This record gives sequence, structure tokens and C-alpha cells, in this order.
Amino acid sequence: MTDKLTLDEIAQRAGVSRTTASRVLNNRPNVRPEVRERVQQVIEETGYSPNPVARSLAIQHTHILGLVLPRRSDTVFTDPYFPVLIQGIAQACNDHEYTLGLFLLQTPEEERKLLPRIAHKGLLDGLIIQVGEIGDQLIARLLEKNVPLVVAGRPAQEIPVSYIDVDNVAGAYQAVSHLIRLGHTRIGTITGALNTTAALDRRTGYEQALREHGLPLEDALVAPGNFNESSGYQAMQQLLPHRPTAIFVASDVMVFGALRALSEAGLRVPEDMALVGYDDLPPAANAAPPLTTVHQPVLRFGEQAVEILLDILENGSVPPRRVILDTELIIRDSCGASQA
Amino acid sequence: MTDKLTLDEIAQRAGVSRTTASRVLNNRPNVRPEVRERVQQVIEETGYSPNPVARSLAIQHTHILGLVLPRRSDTVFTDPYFPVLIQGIAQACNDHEYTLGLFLLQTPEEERKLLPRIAHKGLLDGLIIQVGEIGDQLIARLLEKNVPLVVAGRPAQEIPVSYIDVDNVAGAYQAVSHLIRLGHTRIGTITGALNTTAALDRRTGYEQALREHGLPLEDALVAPGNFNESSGYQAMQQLLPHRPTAIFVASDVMVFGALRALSEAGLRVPEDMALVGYDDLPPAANAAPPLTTVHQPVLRFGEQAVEILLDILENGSVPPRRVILDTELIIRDSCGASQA
DNA sequence: TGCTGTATTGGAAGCGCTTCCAATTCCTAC
DNA sequence: GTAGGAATTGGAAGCGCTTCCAATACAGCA
Repeated sequence: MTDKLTLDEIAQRAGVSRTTASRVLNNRPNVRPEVRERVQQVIEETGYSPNPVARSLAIQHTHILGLVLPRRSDTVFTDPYFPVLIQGIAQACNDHEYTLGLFLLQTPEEERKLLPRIAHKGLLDGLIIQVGEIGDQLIARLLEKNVPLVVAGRPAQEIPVSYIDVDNVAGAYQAVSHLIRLGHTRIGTITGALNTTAALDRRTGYEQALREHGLPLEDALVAPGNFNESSGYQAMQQLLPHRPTAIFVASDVMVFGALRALSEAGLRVPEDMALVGYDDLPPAANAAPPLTTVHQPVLRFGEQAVEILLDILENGSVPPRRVILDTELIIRDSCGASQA
Repeated sequence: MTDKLTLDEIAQRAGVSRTTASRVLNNRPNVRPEVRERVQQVIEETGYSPNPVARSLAIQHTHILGLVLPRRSDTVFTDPYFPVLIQGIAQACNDHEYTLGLFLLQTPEEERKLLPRIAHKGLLDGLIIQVGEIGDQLIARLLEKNVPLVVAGRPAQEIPVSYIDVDNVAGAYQAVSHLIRLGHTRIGTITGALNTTAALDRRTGYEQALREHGLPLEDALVAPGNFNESSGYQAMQQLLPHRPTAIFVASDVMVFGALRALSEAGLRVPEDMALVGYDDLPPAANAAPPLTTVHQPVLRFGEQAVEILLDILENGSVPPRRVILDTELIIRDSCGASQA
């Protein structure tokens, strides 16, 4: 209601020029204390707050960051990972007084339609973009438009872009090593969608652990999943005939699917089959049995992503920043360690 | 890189005035076809796209909608409900060429800090705000600032605001009636957080069903939850000694907690205890056993929310719009109907 | 008391677009 | 060939803010 207020009016009411009013509004020096006081008075009385769009136009940035989540929407809102990521990013945006714009690119047409809006340096100061499938050209295209951006997850191509990731290889390596330490020798894995670097890296960690401990790699013990529940279920069924005694599953959601297959087969966890997952989001601790899983610091991941982006905004995008966060193996019941 | 382009330059290159250039940019009439062609040519060659901020300042709206999720963050990103809601809203925003701004108000300070940004009609054209706890004054405060808004969920107070909700009373009523029809007479309920209207309404539906079917209401059979997994677990434990044979649980997430308590107690579902949940989000179908649950059309809910908001933007906020979406009981295994 | 240097102030230009309105051009009909 | 009207064009004034820069006020010093 009192919204037609402009800085001009404030200035008039306080009996100063618009310039001076602007100065006190932005806490700039060179205003006599008494004058400053008077203007502040008026601002408070009227409940004035400056028009962000006008300000943005003048200063040439908006204080808005964009988060873009490409394709694969099935996973995007079925896996608790993304909500938590969003939360971390939103939190950090709040802390730094930025506004967060959300862009879900579900279909190719949407991507095409949204691209100009995302790529234009007018609306968004910068972008956090979740890495997509291998072969996705979105990042490359954005890069050549010169938009400040940081990628969440390791991009497939070797391009000079800033990104943040968790150490997926090491996380998987830890998990599998732990199973080996518990005495397992026939260890399978259910992979994530192999058109993502995260899934690839986790499989690499699995292989590396087996190899370094002198265990053979057996193709039949590697079942492809795609990060959702049903794929975990199917992969588990596929694995069962080959009699593994332990499985490293590339995401907790797939563990739930695996658990379902196991219970249908009348097998118990961890007695008949040890399981280690990946993610450690809220559902993991309350599962039956509670999941041993590789913890990723998703909230911090999100926070850091925006901090990197802000750094780029301030200091330019060269050289590209690279941040790899550590994971931690959380030992609960599903691996059998607690009863071993 | 080619981003310093302004409409002025386009006009110059095409040999017309900025006014005319603007006209072709916005597909307005009164431009000679050949001229229009020429300008379009230049626009394409240069890859020009107009600065959205400048345009916003001129036309006095931004084409940005805000989604604000107040407090109770524990539930917000632990319950799959919200991601799906966000998805529906984002989808609809895309369809209508709006950008979505996300505001998570986790702490009171954040709320205070963000309020001006949210309430100022400069940045956001309108707001979709998730209803908060009963007693929350956020909506009222926003309302008096005259921000166009639509509430997701029924507000507690009787205020003249537009909102969209699902028919929680009817949904719960359906669920409980179904259990009664299956022959149950000792039917308990695990409620949601009773400082929300959704939880209250669902409890009302439960009571109504019992009453109308001549069954007694028994306080001991009503256990308070708060929509998260652990509360379902605890509530179930609390209910067990009173020997219900069926439970209506106010959200699927709490069903998972209940399931955990039941399995620890050595009870089987649905043989020893019939369960009906609420939500029917992806995890429900893959649960063990698959959940009978009240389906809410969350995606459509989100879409409609933005459509209502756009309607308000276009035609004013009086009278307040009220939209109540229907729910549907999805019968799977957890209620025992399939084996009865 | 007068002079130089610093702190305060406000005028005006500019951010990149839209849009009102007056000026010009083009048709058509007479 | 000309008057009248419609279609086309561009000048200029905003939208609400920031900021450069020149102008003014004030301080300290000799």
C-alpha cells in the first residue's frame, strides 16, 4: 500500500537531494551525522525500501543466483539428495543476501526455451548447475556465453570450468575396503546410472579396492542401476544367483530396492548379505536395518558451491576452481560390523 | 561475450529508431514488413536478447514468482512432498514463462531478513506461500503489504486470502471408511503435527468416519505425530498396547516409522495390523508391503497454485480464490484388502 | 584573518528498456 | 490532383536507482 515510495520522495521529505538520500540508504560516507539521522528517520517512518529492479539496473547486477537442474527429472525429485542440496544452496544464498532462482530443465524443449533467460547476464549474476549426463552440452554452451558458473559434480569433459564434487572414488573405496576387512571376498556392486561421472567414479573406487586387496573383479558381480529404487531391486535380483555375500550399492535409495528384493528372497541383512550404501541422507539411519553408508556432506556441498560462485563473481573465473569434499563411512548395522 | 549489445545498437545497425526496434522485438504492429524483416535479421545475426532487468523496470513487473517455505525445515526437506510440490510449481512457471524464486525461511531471523525482499513488489510479481504453523503471522503480514499471493494449504485464520488445498477431511474420511468396510472396529490414527491445518483436518475426517459408522472415539487410539519418520515410530509404539487392528496414518513417511515399530514388535502388516497412509508419493508403491494410501495430486496442486496466482496478477485478488482438490484412495496391500 | 585542503552536497547523466504522442509517409477516394 | 484518414516512424520522457563531478561548506594552519 505504501509502495509507491521512491527515493525521490524520501529525499524531499528529508529535505535533501536524492544523491544524499541514496548515500544514507547505502551506508556510504560523506553525510553529516545529523542529516543521516534525519533521512534514516524518514525511511523508517515511511517503511520505504528501495526498488531492487531499479537498483539492479543501475549497478548492473541483481544479487540473484540461478540453480539449474538438467533432465533426468525422475531421479531429481525421487532422490532425497536434491532437496538437501537445494536446502544447502538456499541457506547459503540467504546468508549472503542473494536470491535463489530455480530452473528445472525437464525436457529438451524446456532447455531450449530457458537457455536465453539463463544465459543472459542481465537477470542472473551467476549459475550453479548440476552436472548432467555424460555428453550433455549444456555446460559447454553456457560457458561460451561467458556466464559465471560453478558445476555441482565433476563434468565429463575436461573443460576449464569450476566445479565442486565429493571424492566418489575414495568414498567407494572406503566402503568396499570395509567389507573386505570384514572378511567378505565375493563383493558385488550395484552401480548408479553409468552415464554420470558420479556412478563411474564410484565403480572405479569399488574396482580399485578389490584390486588393491588382491580380489578378482568379476563382471557378474557388477549390476547396473540408475539411482532409483526399482533399479536397486532389479539389480539385486540379478546379482543373487551369483552368490555375493556383500554388496556396495551406489546410493541409499537403491539400497532400499535391494532390501526389498532380499526380503522377498527370504534373505536377511546383514546375516545373509552385507550392504553398504552411499549418501547417508535422513532415511538411512532409520532404515531396517540402519544403513552403513558413505556420508556425503550435501549441505556443505551446497554452501560451498555458492561460495565458489561468489568468489568467481568477485575475482573472475580464471583459474577455474576445483573443490573436492571428503566423504566418511558411517558404520551402522547393514554391513554386519556391529555383530561381527 | 557479445553481451554488451543494447537495443540502441540493434536499432542503429538496422537503420531504424530504438522505438521501432522495440516494436519488432515485442512483435507489435505498425512496422512495415520489410523493416521488420531487416531488424529481425540484425537481431538474429547478433544473437541479441534484451536485458530483462531494464525491461522489468520499464514495464513494472519482472515475470518472477516467489515460492516461500516457512519454518519447520525438518519436515520441509525430509518429506518427499515438498520436492514434488516444487517440481509442479517449477513446471508451471516454465510453461507460463515465469522464473521461480525460492525462499526458505528456516529461522525467525531469516524470515525477518527476507521479508522486505519478499514483500517488495519490485522483485517478485507474486508469491506462493506454503502455509505454516497455526499462529504464524507471515501470511497476514504479507497480506497487509498488498503482495499478490496464493497460499498452499488452508490457512488457520479466516482471512480473505486465496488458497488452494486438498480435501483433507474427505481424504481421511475415505481412508477410515475403507478400514471400517474391511471389518475393523478398533481403528487408531497417527496424526500429523497438530499445529497445522492439514493434520487437524485429517484427524477430523478420521473422527467423522468413526462417528458416522457408529464407532466410538477412543482417546487412546489417537497418537500425535509430527509428519516425520521417528514420530511415526514412536506413535505406533504408543498405540500398540491399546490393541488397535488398523491405523490411519496421516502421512506415508510416518507409515514407514510405524512399519519399523511394528516389525520390531514382531507384528506383520496387514495380517496383524492394517495400515492406510496419506500422500502416495513415489516411495509408497515400493514399500514393503506396498502402501494403501490417500493420493494427493501434488503436481497438479503446484500447477494450479501458479495458475491461480497468475489469475490474480491479471484480474486482481478480489474475491479471494478458493480451490479444493480431490484425493483418491489407492488400495494396495498394507490395508489387507487384497487378501481379505 | 586569509588560504589551502578536506568533508558535504546536489545536479545531471546514465543503466537499457517501453510507450506516449507528435510528425511524417502512404493510401484511398473523390 | 488533392484532401482526409490510416499506417508508420522516431523524439523524448519516463521506470527508480547509482555515481561522477562540480560546487559549496567547513576545517586547520600560518
